[in-house]
Amino acid sequence: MVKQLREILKITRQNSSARLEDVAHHAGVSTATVSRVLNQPDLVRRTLRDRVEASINDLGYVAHGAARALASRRSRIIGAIVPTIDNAIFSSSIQSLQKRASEFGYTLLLASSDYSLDREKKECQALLEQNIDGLILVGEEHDPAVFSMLKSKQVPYVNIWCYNEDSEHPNIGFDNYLAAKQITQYLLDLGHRQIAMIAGVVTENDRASARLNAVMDTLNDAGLAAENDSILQRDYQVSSGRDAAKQLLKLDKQPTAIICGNDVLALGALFECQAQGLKVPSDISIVGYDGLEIAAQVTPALTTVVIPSIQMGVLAAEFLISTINKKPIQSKIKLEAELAIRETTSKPPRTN
Amino acid sequence: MVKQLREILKITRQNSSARLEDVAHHAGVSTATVSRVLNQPDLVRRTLRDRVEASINDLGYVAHGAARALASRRSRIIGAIVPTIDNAIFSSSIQSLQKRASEFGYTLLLASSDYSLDREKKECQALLEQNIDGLILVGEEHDPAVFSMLKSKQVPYVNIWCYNEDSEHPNIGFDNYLAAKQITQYLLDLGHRQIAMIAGVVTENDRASARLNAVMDTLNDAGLAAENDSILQRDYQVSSGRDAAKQLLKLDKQPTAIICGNDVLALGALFECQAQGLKVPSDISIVGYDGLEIAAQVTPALTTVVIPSIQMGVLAAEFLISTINKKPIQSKIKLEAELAIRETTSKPPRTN
DNA sequence: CTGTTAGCGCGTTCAC
DNA sequence: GTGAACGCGCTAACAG
Repeated sequence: MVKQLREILKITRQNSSARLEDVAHHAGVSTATVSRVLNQPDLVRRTLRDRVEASINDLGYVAHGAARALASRRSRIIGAIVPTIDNAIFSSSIQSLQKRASEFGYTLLLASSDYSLDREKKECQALLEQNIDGLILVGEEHDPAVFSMLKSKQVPYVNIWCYNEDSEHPNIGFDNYLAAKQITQYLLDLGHRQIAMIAGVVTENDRASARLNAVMDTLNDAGLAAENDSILQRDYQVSSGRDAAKQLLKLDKQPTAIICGNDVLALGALFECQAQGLKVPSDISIVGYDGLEIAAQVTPALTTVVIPSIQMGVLAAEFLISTINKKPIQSKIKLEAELAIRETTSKPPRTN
Repeated sequence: MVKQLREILKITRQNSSARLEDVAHHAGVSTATVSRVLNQPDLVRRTLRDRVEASINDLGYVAHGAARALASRRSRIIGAIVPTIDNAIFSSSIQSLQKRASEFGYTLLLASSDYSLDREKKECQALLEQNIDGLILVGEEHDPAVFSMLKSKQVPYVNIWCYNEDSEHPNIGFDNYLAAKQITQYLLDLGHRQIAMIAGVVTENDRASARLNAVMDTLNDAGLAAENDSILQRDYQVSSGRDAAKQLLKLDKQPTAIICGNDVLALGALFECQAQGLKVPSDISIVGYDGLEIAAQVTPALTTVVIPSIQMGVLAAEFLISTINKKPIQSKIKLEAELAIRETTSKPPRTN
């Protein structure tokens, strides 16, 4: 009624932009035809299609996603919740995820949990309210409510940054525990016996926990009781790494090697050692975890575990979009995290 | 008709989740009341409100954003297009932006342009199709089509990372040129005369251009003709900084100071100098730009320009949300970028 | 304060 | 191959 009035009176809809119907009028076809050229161009005769496309251009028509989502029950949006965006290793994953999704015509709705499962749950609900077609989660530990919401909304999801073939949830990632074990063993093999660790904060963080546990287990297996004051936990900041290293260097039994839960902490430890005039690796060895670009470039180059951050983003996007389109796809993908032996590790100093 | 059938036959909508109408039935009220409880709770009597809220909980109701957006003409989504997410300084801005937006009940649709204005335009269109309520852009140089689309859709936007009081567009940022000028002058004042630069890639990047121009202008004003082979451009990677520094150190007239367009390049330069056994700053001074956390922690600590990345994210979110809600708010905010004099700068070596 | 109802803009049967 | 018409789930007048 109102709509007719508007047209009869030729009240141009100056306030709002062109709709599908406007394009249809302009091209002298029905809205159905315009919709087809947009979504299933093959079903429309060439000449008509060209005419419609011209009108779309002329009017500067931009589809109305909400209306489209309402009618088609697909939003073309995928969501991702990461602990924090402000962390180089996640942002590299996010970047690749976003680019890959964009190639498929999907946009990325991004949220962060601040390493809190409760916030993660809330952000999940917020994303679900925006009718995301799929969701990417980091790690395998989540509030049960997250999974039940996802299930009742029938939204496909995938856990990245972890690999667990026994999980009931799709996951794309690597074995956090194994790689940490390997790098610890490497230090042991070099002859280190005084090994300290600066772990990431393990609270509600299964990746940090796995890394810490792996180190502890490996040390224990080697008959080295890990002492409390040589195992520290710090948040993800270079300054925290420095601070922790400072504390470790004051210990009576100074460590000959420091294992860090991530590269940022490792860089902090390295800088602190350098500031104190210690030679790395001849005085002390340092290893990180993540494989940031800078880790390979710092002097001396950091020995670390390189994780497939970019690949996880790409594969997660592909998994979700395939699943959304009901195309079968492998729901568990194991990627490799590789030990990169560089210049911050060597045999322990003789004096020990 | 179909809807009535479904209800008459008591076919439970098991495939889909609860709708507003289901909640209304469950609570024995009209859909309008439920909608009010959700959007303007004050308008509903206490007892009724409680009843409705209980039903919402019982049914696990989650609002349908697309439907809400269609009816209310508000999506509660704001968009942002950054050159790349995978860049610590942007991700810190994005993180603060996302958090602030989330506090207001808004979610963040994120896209990246890869430093291409053409891609930026395409991503802008994609975001507009998702009916974003506001958009954040980095820099002041954009395809005219971006602004015209924004205008025709009446979507508020703001340019961050730049400040220009004469711009016709809202902007929140700092003066890229000025700070670069200051840091160059600082080096000049220390006595440096052989000053090289490793700039960021300036193509379609007004921030990198401004920084480069500021350095060149300042050097020229000081009577130092900037030579071509001491001004390099490199992409945003530590390895590129190393590579460029390597090249500069081979020059006949070795620079006594290197100005870098950003901290990542500066760290690369620093690491290369260290690898070559040069003492920083006694042999050579290095300055960066951005103020990454690591710049303050590296040994020696990097002299740089600290830019208000977090603040820009927060203020941009606030600006957009105020504007969306038709609350007047200052559309140009000048923030300060501060010179942080640290340990990578000193007088040039005497031998020169 | 609460209910009724008419669209929001589009995709999608179903006839033609 | 194309058009008409319905309804996706919700908000926003407007009554009452």
